[in-house]
Amino acid sequence: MPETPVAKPNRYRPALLPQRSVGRERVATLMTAAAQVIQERGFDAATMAEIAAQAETNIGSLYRFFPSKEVLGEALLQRYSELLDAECDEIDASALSVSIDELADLLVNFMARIRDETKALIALLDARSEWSGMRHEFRNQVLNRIANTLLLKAPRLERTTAEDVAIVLFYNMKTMVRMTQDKSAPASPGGPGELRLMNRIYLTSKLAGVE
Amino acid sequence: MPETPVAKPNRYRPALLPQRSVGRERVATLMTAAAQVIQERGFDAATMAEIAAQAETNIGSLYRFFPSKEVLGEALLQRYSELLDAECDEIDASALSVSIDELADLLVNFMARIRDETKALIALLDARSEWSGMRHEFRNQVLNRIANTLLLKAPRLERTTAEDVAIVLFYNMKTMVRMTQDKSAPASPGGPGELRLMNRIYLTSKLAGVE
Amino acid sequence: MPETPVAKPNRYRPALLPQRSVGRERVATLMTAAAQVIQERGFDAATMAEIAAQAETNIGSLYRFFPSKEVLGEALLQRYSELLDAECDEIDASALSVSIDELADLLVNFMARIRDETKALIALLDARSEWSGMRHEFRNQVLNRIANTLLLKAPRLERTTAEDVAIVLFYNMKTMVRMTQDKSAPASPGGPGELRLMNRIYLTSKLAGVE
Amino acid sequence: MPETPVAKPNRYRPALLPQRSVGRERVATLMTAAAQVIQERGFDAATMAEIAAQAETNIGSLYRFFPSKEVLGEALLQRYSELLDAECDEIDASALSVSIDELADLLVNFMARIRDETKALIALLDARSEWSGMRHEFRNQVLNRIANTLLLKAPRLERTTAEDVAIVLFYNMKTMVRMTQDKSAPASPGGPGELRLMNRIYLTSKLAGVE
DNA sequence: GATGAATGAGATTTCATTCAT
DNA sequence: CATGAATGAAATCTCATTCAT
Repeated sequence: MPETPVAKPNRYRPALLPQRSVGRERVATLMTAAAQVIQERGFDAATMAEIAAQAETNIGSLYRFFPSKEVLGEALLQRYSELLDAECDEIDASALSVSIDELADLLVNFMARIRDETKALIALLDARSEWSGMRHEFRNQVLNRIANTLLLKAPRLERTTAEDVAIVLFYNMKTMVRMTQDKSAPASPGGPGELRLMNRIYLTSKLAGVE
Repeated sequence: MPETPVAKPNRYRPALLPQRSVGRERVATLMTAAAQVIQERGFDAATMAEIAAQAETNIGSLYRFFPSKEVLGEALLQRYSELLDAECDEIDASALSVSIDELADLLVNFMARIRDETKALIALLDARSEWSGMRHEFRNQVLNRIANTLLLKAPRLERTTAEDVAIVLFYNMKTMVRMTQDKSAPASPGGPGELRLMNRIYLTSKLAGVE
Repeated sequence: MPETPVAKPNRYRPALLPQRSVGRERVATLMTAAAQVIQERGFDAATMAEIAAQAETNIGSLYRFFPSKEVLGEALLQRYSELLDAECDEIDASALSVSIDELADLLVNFMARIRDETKALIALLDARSEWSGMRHEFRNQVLNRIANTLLLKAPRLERTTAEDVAIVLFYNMKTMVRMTQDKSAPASPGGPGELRLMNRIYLTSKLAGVE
Repeated sequence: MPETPVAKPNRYRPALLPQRSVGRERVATLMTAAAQVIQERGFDAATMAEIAAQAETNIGSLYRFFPSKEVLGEALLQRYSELLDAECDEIDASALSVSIDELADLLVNFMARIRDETKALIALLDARSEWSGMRHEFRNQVLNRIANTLLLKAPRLERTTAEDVAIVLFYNMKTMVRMTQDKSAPASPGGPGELRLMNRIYLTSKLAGVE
């Protein structure tokens, strides 16, 4: 399929932040709709028209709030960023009081907990279009937070090691999402359980003794 | 990018087999070019025009041998299927004589060993376009072979367990490819090492004692 | 011309109904343009680009309202279907009060009366592309109406006979259109008159006495 | 569907008339194959490649004998012209000895008698591509012969009337072919019989009394 | 001379984006 | 400001014709 249509490049204009509550609702509706469509089709295949239709509005309105598809993608990523940040806060809060195995589970289910939209997030992260480095920022943010959580739990861990481990955990999170949410992905009933198991064993091997 | 290209799809026409040496060369060139472009852009974003250009020929020649993008994808998958099968044979041959850790490494480097084009394979497997059942076949074939290898090494393992483990290993393989070949993927110098480590620990935990 | 165009066909998308007056005008313009081009070139040879050009718009607008060439064809057929139905009503209304010869003339001029676009209709009916059953439906509808008209005029006619006669009359109608509207068709000044004559004689032979 | 591809215009070169019998056979095979394909698909939709395949040769050989599709079409028309001429000769031979009804039947079955390829002829005559006036020539030839036959049977008929009648008869012939050979054309069991009947009545009305 | 490959214009269709009402 | 229409580049795919072996 064609990489991407055409359309003139749009002048720079950030996502409109509506001041009135009607507007804020509208934006929320649009973003939810966008997440749903992107989830189903992937970012590139999702069309602005379908997103508007899903939000039961029209394309003109969509463009009023999000002056380009790219901006829409960034806005979504921004939202996920906040959600994930909150998640991280929660995990951090309990990091010391839970066992390593429990922490491992918390982490591997991390993304999967943001239900219904996680696949959209993955789709966003996997999108081919190279936007404004936002994806990198997002990833780095998550990686950083995971590394910090690890250091919280195991203060004697080296920072660089924590970062390496964080990367592996990050991929495990993505794998978990794919396994559980992508219908066409290879899966078996025992798959997620095994993944969780692997994740526990691995995390234990890294953290036990340096707590 | 638009999910669907355009233009009425081709009525059924089989892939034309080249009958002259120049044709065989062209087919080889085209497949290499396709792998390169798909590697860079992903299957959906790769355009037939760019593939032809990369092969330094024109689109007509591309379509002579591959009557549709789908057929081209399948041909590539077919090729990888054969390469992977050979890889599996080799692994199976040494499965009993190597340690579990070594086996784990063999497996996790499995795909990465098919040099230069593995990311194209991943891109193919991740493509959104839903062609025939070929992708599923391919995945099942690989999963099956991995499970068999595990059973070879650990005959007392339950078949269903072997299959669950195979899935996790399969995802680990894909992760390894992404980590090492995707420039935009999150990576750190220590990432692949950690992944390999996790894979070893996990496999050992599953196989030790049931060998 | 190639039987099949190219480009992946559209997933199901209904014909978009114009919601503004400017849209309705555009649709009307497009249909007229389509009829003109199809008239000149035939359905298969008519290109969407030329139709758009003829309507003095661009191809995107054409596709906004008619998501495929096939849908465009069906929309035209639908329109002719309605026009012909109205024609049939008129003929039926006068069937009893006119002579058989006059009825014969009414029938043979049937299509030709839908001025300016009849040849497009013929082209549509003759198109090689095999879309849905719409063409068959259309033909059956017309045949059925003609048969009914005959039975109205000659109630003692057998239904099956009426249907056979209707077919011959239908072909005569098409012949009349070709003769009078196709510049490249064989024609002579006296041709249409002779055709009308034959049609009268034939109809009289079938209806006289069973009225 | 696209009107017709592309391809550079070919320099003028008539159909190669092969001198050796091998060549003559080849040409015959090619023409038969062409007729079959054109019959099925119509002239424009018939591709040179499929014609070659049908003839179990390759496109290069096809072009050796017929330097363009147009030339191939003309060659076919030429062949039909000869066949029809022979048919006309036969009809003329018996014109005086048969009844008008019988003559009418001979004429209306005229084309249908050149079995298996008649539809190809019609397809040729209906082709959109405007070649070298050959189609006109062909039609005029047939029309002329029919008119002559009529004058043979009815010497007191006016020449212009004969020509007008010939046109109607010509269309009836085409209708007969369509009715009997086009699967998608409207037809009923009684259709051809009715057509034959109409043709008889009409011809009788024109010829009786001026024989 | 037979054969397969090369060429490339052009057809259909999609969809991001802009604009007018 | 909401809404639908307009725009047009680009993607997939076909096929007449020419060429090289």
